[in-house]
Amino acid sequence: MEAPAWNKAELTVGEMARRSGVAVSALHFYERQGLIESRRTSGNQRRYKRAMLRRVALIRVAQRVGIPLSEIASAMDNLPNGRTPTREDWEQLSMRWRDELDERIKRLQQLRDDFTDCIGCGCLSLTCCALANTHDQLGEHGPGPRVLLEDAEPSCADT
Amino acid sequence: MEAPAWNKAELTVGEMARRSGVAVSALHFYERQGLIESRRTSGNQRRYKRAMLRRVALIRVAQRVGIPLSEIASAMDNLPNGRTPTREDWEQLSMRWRDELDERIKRLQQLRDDFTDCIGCGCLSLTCCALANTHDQLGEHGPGPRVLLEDAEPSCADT
DNA sequence: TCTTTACCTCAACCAAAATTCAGGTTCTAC
DNA sequence: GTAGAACCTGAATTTTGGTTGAGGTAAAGA
Repeated sequence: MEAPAWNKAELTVGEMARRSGVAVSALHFYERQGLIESRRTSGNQRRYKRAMLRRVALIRVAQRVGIPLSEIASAMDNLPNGRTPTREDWEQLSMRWRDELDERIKRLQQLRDDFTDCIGCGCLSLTCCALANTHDQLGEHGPGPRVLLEDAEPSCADT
Repeated sequence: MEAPAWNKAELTVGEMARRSGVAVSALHFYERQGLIESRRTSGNQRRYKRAMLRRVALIRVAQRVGIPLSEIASAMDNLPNGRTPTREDWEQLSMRWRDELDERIKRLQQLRDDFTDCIGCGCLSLTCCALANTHDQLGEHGPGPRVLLEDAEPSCADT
């Protein structure tokens, strides 16, 4: 009888997909992007070391934090001591990403506070409403507003 | 002498762009998506009511919260009392979006807590690590992991 | 009037993160 | 030994939120 999946030394791409919750096509994609690696069997099929499973987990976590794949890749590339990520390496990455996450949370909280302030006023004035006036150029996707208001409005009520 | 920009009844697209901080091309785009409207002059140029300025502001704010344009559009379409958004309408939307924002913040905070817990352990086990096991299927972009772990790993240390 | 700036449309393109599809190979099981 | 599942590659397609460019019209100022 064959060893149970959790005990195999190597995993097929399908097993990786099932166990990581990531589609096979995504695993192919990650490999093309250099995020994970595999050896090939004589029949050209992928075989993954179990460690790759953890790596995929880390990738998904980083993505949830909002790190783009390219950054994840370069973070992984910059792992010290030649390519075999130790537990300390994971910790380093985790701490860095947690800090980024903290930043994101802070920005969103600021935004929410502005919302709360604004709801009573409802003005959304481009010149006096904190909500409309982006303190932070987060630029989550695409180049955001340029904020180049030249002529000011006379008052909040005018808007 | 012409009236100052802040006092005009209607704005050209360029004025809208300058005052809202959004590129002209983006305004065109929003209009194609049905997010804003304009009348046309005899020469086929856009003229916006001042209210559109506030609307653009609301769009940008909603985007910062993470609401996709399509949802913003449908929220605007569903405004009650026939298409002229009152201050109450804005408040309604603001409150809804603030709630969504709250949700997002909570999810991120949960994630950060998991990070903090995990950094000491560093395991990222797919079965026992809170970090790797996505509580929330946030699906921020693209269809996320399916989370369909069939065969369990025996222990955390095994991963 | 003439020049410059602003505006128009339509089409093509960009980036990220994948998915889907076509056409073919390899394993596994009965 | 053959069916069917799983795998392979490469190219095309998807979605979101726009930008860029070409080719042409409109309006404003000296």
